[in-house]
Amino acid sequence: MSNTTQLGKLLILKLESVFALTEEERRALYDLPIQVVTLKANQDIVCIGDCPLQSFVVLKGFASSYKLTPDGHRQIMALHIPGDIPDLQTLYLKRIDCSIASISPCTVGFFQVEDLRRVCERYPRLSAAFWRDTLVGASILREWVLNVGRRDSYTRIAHLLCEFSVRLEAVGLVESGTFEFSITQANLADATGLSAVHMSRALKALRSKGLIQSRRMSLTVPDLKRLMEVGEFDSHYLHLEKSATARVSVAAQ
Amino acid sequence: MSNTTQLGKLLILKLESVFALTEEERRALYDLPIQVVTLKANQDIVCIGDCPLQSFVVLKGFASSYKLTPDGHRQIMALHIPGDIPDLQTLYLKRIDCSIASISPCTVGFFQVEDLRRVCERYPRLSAAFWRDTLVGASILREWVLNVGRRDSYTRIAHLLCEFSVRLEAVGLVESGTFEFSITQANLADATGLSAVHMSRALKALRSKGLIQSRRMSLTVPDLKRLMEVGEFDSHYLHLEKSATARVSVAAQ
DNA sequence: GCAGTCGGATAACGCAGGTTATGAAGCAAG
DNA sequence: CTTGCTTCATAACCTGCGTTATCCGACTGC
Repeated sequence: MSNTTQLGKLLILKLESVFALTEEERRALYDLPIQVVTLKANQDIVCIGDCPLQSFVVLKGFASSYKLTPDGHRQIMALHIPGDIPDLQTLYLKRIDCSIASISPCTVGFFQVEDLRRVCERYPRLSAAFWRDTLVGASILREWVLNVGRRDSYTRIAHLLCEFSVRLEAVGLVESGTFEFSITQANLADATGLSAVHMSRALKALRSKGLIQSRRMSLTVPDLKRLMEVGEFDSHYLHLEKSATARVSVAAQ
Repeated sequence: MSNTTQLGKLLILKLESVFALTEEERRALYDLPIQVVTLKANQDIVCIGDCPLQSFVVLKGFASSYKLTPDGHRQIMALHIPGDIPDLQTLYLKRIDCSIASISPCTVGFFQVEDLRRVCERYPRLSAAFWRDTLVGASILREWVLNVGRRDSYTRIAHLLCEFSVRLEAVGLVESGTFEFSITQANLADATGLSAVHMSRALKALRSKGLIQSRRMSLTVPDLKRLMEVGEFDSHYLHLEKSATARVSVAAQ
């Protein structure tokens, strides 16, 4: 599989889960020239304040958007999985307002923002699809505010794991409850606004209740429904369509 | 001033702070039929799970997006000020993922989502402007996650007040450090993920250090720069343009 | 006028989760 | 095999903030 079609496949998989693309639109995405780069864990991809001319899509592994407080505390405000374009905002905002880093070994595909902008101008339905994507991103952020602001640590972590699991499932990266989970407890702590020590404590509690099983680089959720109850998780905010089957109508959306 | 031009004025003020609109584009916004409604404080405007055909713009007063946990705790994830369209997402997401309520007496203007969708299809630059707006909203949400996740109460509240002040200033609602502030401490607590009691304590501390002065329904920040230092506030994430003067270039954005 | 309601202040007490420290297991590089 | 680094686990201790409760003043409606 060529690099180009790798990009195309992921993006199209995601966009078509909402509505069907025409052959021409699909072509336009496939033809976006991209440059594939492999990264180790915990490497910055873009930094807060940058005004990049490139943007990127996650192809493999995980990335995070984060900010630091002056005293060095870190908060992760989004986890990015394969198929995500973490800095889509670059399309209309010059300056990046948070840093983005790999949090596991991962490969990303860079493309010129200008190229994507051209595609969006040419194909309004693609533009709409990407816009929809940023709206879903905002919805996820709202849920994160609730998660960090009002749920206790146990519930909070369960919720995060549910979200992660459901989003991975949507792009076909979960096999009978098990998925790659090469994310350190320190990163999970930064994603939930907790300390690493307490993350360790809480994960132990989740483990001992049989809600999760963690092996080396993978995590399995034996009973997602139960974890969802613990995590007060309701997937509506992810705005996933009922079926993964491509749908025809766009206007109805 | 007619209701229609009220809507137009606010929206155009906001959009033109980023780039100049053509006469035709301005017309299209002015001509959006709207229905003006006056609300008391703490009234729901849309509820989580709704699939509204209408959307609205805040004309006067303040609104909030919020969610509840099963045990009744409330988290506000966004404060909306005049000129904001809190549920712009309705344009591309069928189902609303959070409730939106007035948090002060306020007046809002309802319009048909279908009408706005048509305007966006017809005028791609307006579409881009609104898209940009949702991106800024997402950026504000990211900062909220940081605020709630990693800052202590004192800093956190100072940051919130800075954001509020700067955003109000951008739409001309601040007069020499003073602005309308008809928001209860309970609502502020819900916005910061704190308890109302602690909000009271922390506001007292801010008052006693001379960082804020609260009168009846208004708040004044005598030295915004100092409050910004306390709140670790850096306005970049608001993506306000340097000058309020309309700019010509859109492509460059 | 009075009653009822709401917002705010403050005090007393408790606990969830932060901090610091230490040790062990896994892994990479030499 | 050894050194060094990273991740994770766990214990001891501490504190920022939540909870509950009470009181007061302002406003609204009658």
